[in-house]
Amino acid sequence: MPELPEVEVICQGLLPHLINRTILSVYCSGKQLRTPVPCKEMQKELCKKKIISLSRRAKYLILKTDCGGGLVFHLGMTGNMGIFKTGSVTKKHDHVCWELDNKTELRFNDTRRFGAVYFFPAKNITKAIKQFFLNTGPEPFSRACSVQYLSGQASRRNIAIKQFIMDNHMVAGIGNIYANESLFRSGIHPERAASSLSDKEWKRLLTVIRKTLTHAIKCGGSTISDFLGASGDGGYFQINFRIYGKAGEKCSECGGLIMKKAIGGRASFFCPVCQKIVGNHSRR
DNA sequence: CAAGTTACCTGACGGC
DNA sequence: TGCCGTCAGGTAACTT
Repeated sequence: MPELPEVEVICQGLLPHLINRTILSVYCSGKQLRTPVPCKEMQKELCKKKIISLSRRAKYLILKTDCGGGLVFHLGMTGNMGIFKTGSVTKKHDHVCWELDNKTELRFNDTRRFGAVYFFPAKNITKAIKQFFLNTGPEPFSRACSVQYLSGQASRRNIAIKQFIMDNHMVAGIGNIYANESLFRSGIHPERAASSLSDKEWKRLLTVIRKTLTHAIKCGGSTISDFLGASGDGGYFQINFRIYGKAGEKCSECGGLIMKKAIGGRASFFCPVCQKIVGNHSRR
């Protein structure tokens, strides 16, 4: 579910509720997420520890405590995190709870359990987290994520441009919604070979990706079915969708029919008039 | 090495 | 009413 904007919104929403709070206890449902939940380690290492930072990298959240130990979260497709009053009614699929020292608790809810919670011990945590993200591509807003970098990485890749920008090893944080929206807004067909984009097209695409993600963050993310920010309010970027989920509707630019097709196994939406396949030749 | 396939889960929805 | 197939915002381990 959550792509970069949704994770960023959750991060910003949780931040004031978590900073300088001490963890009193940790509860786990016992259900396995993508990986086993490190319940014992959290209970042993994080109780009575104070949370000193929360940040985002790609679609992950990173929490650090004053003992040096930390956690990394991934929300998978249906994951969400929020702050609730201690002892208040829990929801189905609340899998991990961290009780805090002000009668609140942080809860990790994930229906499909594609999410994950990773524990990082204090020893060498900086190195361990660096290692964890070793194969993660640059943040789309970073200087490292340049036209030169992207076109270089794509130079020998014949996969569809949509699959390429959704590959978090290439660039971090872009999922199915924002890949679809960014390509439509750039006028680039999602099935164009990644290697076939000119530097001019890469520049346009990168600019549009940054603009789209920024706009979505400002809107509080996209709420499709179950995404709610830390405040409990849904985001509203979905009212700005121009292509995602609009198969059979008219293109907002040309009035043509919006098409749907699976690309790399993921639902892809495009306007065949505004997003032409041209120059689809590999430069291998 | 690139690219395609499968697996991990639950729930909502449409067709019959 | 219910059963069944399909689909859903992600990722990584496999195979080809």
